[in-house]
Amino acid sequence: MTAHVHHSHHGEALTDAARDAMARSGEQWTTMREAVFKALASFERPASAYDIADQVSADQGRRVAANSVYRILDLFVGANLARKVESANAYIANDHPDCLHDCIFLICDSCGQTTHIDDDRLSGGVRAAAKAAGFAPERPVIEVRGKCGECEAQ
Amino acid sequence: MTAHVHHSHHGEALTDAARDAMARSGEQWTTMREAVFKALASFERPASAYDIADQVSADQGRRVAANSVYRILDLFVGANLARKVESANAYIANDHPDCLHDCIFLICDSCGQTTHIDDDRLSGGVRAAAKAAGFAPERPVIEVRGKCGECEAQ
DNA sequence: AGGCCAATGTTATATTGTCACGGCAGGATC
DNA sequence: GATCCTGCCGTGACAATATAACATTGGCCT
Repeated sequence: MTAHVHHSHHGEALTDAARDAMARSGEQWTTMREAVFKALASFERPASAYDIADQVSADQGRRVAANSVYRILDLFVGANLARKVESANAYIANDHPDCLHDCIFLICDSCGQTTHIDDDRLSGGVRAAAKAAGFAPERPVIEVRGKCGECEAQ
Repeated sequence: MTAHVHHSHHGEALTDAARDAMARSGEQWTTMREAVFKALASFERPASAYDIADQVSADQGRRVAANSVYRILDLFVGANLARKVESANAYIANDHPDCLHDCIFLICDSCGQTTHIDDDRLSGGVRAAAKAAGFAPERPVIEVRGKCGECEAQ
């Protein structure tokens, strides 16, 4: 970890931070967006758009289609409220939407639990290596598949 | 780049190296597998299983289904002949199947051109950071989306 | 009211990925 | 040679992920 101080939010505070971040991006905070965000945040692990659609559908007692969820997830990713976990084709809420990082995700292949670490020295190194190869980095994707501590212990 | 000497192969030599690597993995080298490998290697950029199926179908004048291609691609990935580019849902031939690396892929969002670099110091750092977080890393996924030199120049 | 615009709903379709089963060829065994 | 494995591949069905096109709603402005 860097010495950087993170502001990780949970529960209501996280929703508030998300609404603020959307406002800063000039996007509206609608009831649908709030529902999608809360559903996303309610998963402990990366959730697919369809998982979220099912959750929101259940919460609201009506059918919400996946493509509505995709639209909103795209906004969230753009506003740094959510990240896509590429190796899982799934999304995860960003619990500190206030600061911009190249996140490093640790995804357990046994239980799906996903945590993330922010190490700007490492991600900076990846960006620098790309630049050194004549490439203009825009979005590093750094994910590690493996076993979380709990699963490894067993 | 590390000081490590790579053996990158091309054309026939690459196919030979692939066959050898499969043999070392205890897997057979069939005409179908050769066809899939050659199709995969013929693409300059990551190819989906369906791209490859189409290519092989065209080459052989008969329909080859994608699921057959998936089976073979899985074997290739297991034998280090090919890699999956997670952020593109596509595969790319490994031009030095002889040595094991955590590859770093540079994928151009404009033209799709994909190159890779091997930097064991960087990938080792990612593995070390995961371990430090109590996680047992098995397969780091390090990819950088951005613009290649040519596209950036324009 | 009427018009406009963003958000969402609806339907359809494309793309990617998995599963189950059966046939077939080659080698081992009798 | 006949039989039995075993690995490879073909095939069809289906599940999961993702996008596109168009309709509808509801707020807001004039």
